[in-house]
Amino acid sequence: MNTMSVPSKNKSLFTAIREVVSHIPEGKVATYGQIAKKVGSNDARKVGWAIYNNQNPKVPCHRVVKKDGSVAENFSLGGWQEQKSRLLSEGVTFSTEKQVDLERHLWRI
DNA sequence: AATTTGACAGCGA
DNA sequence: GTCGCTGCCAAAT
Repeated sequence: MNTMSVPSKNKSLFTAIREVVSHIPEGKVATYGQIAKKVGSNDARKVGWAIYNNQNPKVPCHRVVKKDGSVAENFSLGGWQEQKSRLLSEGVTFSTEKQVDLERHLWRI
């Protein structure tokens, strides 16, 4: 009966998104759309937006990529290169210079 | 209270 | 394959 699939409406999307993102295992990545659905919103923008307006160090935002696996070009902490560097450190492989290999590292919710 | 913003996603030309 | 607009919707100012 625990409708855990649906986050508590008590929490703001901030909290919901932060939780979901922080639940991404190392070496895995999730797409904005995926997280968006997880939090109950079909708006992928708010996913990045939430982190963008918070920059929580506890949130592995570098594990969040676009649906194509491409990293966010407007990544705040130094650019997509910074994100890529972190992902590589976790064992994530890249299909292209800016795209993560979703076939191998897409996180399954 | 109203307006602006926003690290996307989807479709069309 | 690239470029551009639209849609969604909550938070920040």
